[in-house]
Amino acid sequence: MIIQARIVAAIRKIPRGKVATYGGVARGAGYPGAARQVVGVLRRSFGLAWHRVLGAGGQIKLRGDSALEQRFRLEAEGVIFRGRRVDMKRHEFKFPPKRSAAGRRK
DNA sequence: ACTTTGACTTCGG
DNA sequence: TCCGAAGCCAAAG
Repeated sequence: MIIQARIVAAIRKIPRGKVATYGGVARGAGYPGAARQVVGVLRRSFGLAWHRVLGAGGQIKLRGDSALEQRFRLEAEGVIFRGRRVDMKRHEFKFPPKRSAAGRRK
């Protein structure tokens, strides 16, 4: 499985109204520390829930209008912002454990 | 094959 | 709370 596919798959698992961090997505995809690859995938791909991916601490790492749009979209999904950050305690999405006894195909 | 590029993360001051 | 440095990994040029 190539990294991009896993990252895309991980992002697709984020439910509406929830968010994840770049690092979180990377870990969820099975590549801890590959946060930058998550960025790469988000930039080069369309059709992904890019607005549900934030930086560490629930901070939006985008600049300009994109940041505003991201915030707008998240609020539209019910995500609550506290200042410039998202309330991670309520909206951070926990990715399913990578390989546990239950629920794996591979 | 090598260098650059990213919407990052974490730690220390 | 803010800033800088180091660590991180793969894709694109």
